[in-house]
Amino acid sequence: MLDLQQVYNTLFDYYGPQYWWPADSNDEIIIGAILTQNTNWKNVELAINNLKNENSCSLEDIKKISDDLLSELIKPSGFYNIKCKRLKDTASALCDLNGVEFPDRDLRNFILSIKGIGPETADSILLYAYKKPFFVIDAYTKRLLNRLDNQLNYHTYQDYQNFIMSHLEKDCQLFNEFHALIVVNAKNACRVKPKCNICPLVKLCNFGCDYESINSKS
DNA sequence: GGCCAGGCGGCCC
DNA sequence: GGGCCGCATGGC
Repeated sequence: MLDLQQVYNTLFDYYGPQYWWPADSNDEIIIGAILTQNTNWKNVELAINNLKNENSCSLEDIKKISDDLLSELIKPSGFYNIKCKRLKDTASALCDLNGVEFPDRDLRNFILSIKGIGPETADSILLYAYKKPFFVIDAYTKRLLNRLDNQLNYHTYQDYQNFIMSHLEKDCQLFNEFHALIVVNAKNACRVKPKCNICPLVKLCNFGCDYESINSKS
């Protein structure tokens, strides 16, 4: 039986705290969450630096600047026309909230109702900017879970999220750190082409590649 | 020079 | 509900 708390403890002991999300403000987290959709984080950094150089890295700034300038500044992150619209729509919707408090579920549904904000982007915003305990499911998380337990047969985003959230304390700091550690480990070891010989989770994982045989070859 | 990245919505069936 | 497509740049 997969013990998620043990998985977390192992990752934390190995990599240490990750201090996520990498950003200077909550608005920058929200902007980064949209810009990183299907995009390498390095490219997002180039776009965010452009916004900062124009003093335009807040939601109020995003509302004010022209579509043409915004598209130009975020160009390095790719999909810049569609992301320009998504940033504008999101800035407008979230600024309108103006500090009004909702139950967490209602806030999530509101954010999800913004066109261009799907479940992963919404949960990234909720967890890292609004400090609400929703676990972020991304491609890395799905890959890790499927490898850790090859009996899992989950398909939808909600399948994965329900599984994780029903097996852990609903704690923002835990969700924050765990997701960050999953990403770091996915880039380091649990890649598309896995490097199980350097993975701290290898003894907890029933992925098809055999740890002993990999070790003996290296 | 090809492949891919921390998704999403619009289609189609 | 699932599968495919367009959206685009820069790093490797």
